[in-house]
Amino acid sequence: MGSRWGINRTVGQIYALIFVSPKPLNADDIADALEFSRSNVSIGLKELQAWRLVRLKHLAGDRREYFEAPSDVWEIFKSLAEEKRRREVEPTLSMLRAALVETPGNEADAHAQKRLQQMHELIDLSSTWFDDVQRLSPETIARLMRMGSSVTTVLDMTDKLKVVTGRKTKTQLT
Amino acid sequence: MGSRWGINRTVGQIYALIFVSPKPLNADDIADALEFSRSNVSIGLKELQAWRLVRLKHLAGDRREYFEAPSDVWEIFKSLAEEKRRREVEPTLSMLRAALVETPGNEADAHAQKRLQQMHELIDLSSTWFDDVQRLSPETIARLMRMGSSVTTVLDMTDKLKVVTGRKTKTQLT
DNA sequence: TCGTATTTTCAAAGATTACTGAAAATTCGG
DNA sequence: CCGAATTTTCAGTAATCTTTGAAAATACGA
Repeated sequence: MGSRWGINRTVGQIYALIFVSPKPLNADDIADALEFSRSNVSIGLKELQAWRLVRLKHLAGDRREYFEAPSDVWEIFKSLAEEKRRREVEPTLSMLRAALVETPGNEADAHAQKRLQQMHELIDLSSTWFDDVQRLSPETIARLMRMGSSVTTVLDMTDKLKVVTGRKTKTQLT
Repeated sequence: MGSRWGINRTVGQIYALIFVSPKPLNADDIADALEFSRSNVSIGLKELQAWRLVRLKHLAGDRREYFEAPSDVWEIFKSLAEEKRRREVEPTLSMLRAALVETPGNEADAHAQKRLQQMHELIDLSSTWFDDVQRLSPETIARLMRMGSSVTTVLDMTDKLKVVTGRKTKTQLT
């Protein structure tokens, strides 16, 4: 299923198992359930920890390490997005910026730079936006999402209000 | 760079070349520039067409097929998102739904279903939202994005307005 | 319709990535 | 500090994914 979120099949399976499990699991439980080698599970768990998709939990009277997934699905989504941003989006933006400071040698280069510039703007804007939204409470996000495109109604409304009150809002920066 | 958007390295390189090129390119141009075999380019172009990331353009007096990328970066973003949804998100949702109609055989199954249910809700909500937003004009989207988290101010405002006017808005469904 | 220019297909080779078992390293109670 | 329990590492193998060249298919002007 989610093998396209940057984690591979095996890691995905391990995560899914932890995600649906009612209680924390240790590495042997997982190797046993999925019939993977112990070492494979070890690597997978390390990766999931790097993505902050599972939490380590020590159980009293047991030396083994148990893992569980955060119970809030929004949190999962955020972790994924945040890591993806750190690992892929930021490096991409850096590369684009590096390309943009070069002096174009010819017509074609100049055109290429313009295109890269547009791409940079789009990615930068989206990721900044996401960063902002991520800080909202899950309920607020859910509410905004359920509004869907009707947020525009609200936008129109602010436009009208601005005219009436003369108040400056961030919206006017547009 | 973008090898994590579901397209592989080669295809990405081909796309990048078309993207920055000031004029449409044919398959030989590309094979030549990137030093890929002609057949590799052919496969790559087919894939890019399936993703609707490049457009076929016939040039007068030349039988060969020329390709170009849409000039609007938003359009590119939309195509990617749309295809990704069709190929990955929808199948995932179907699988989740299939799992949700099963009758849980035991305690653990029941718990697993609850988790899958949460996951389904999240994915469904996000993709419906995206679908909605996608229909807005690029300018409106850009405007919303630049507002970032300050949309909440606007949300609060509607809350107050509702009280005053007694009008029912979609927001109240929350 | 023929012949040539162009594109597509496909089996095999090549490259990359994932998985395993064995051995090494770590951890922690006693 | 010792030793058993547990985790990690790693070299070799297996599986998967990419790329290629040659041949087949297609498109099109004459």
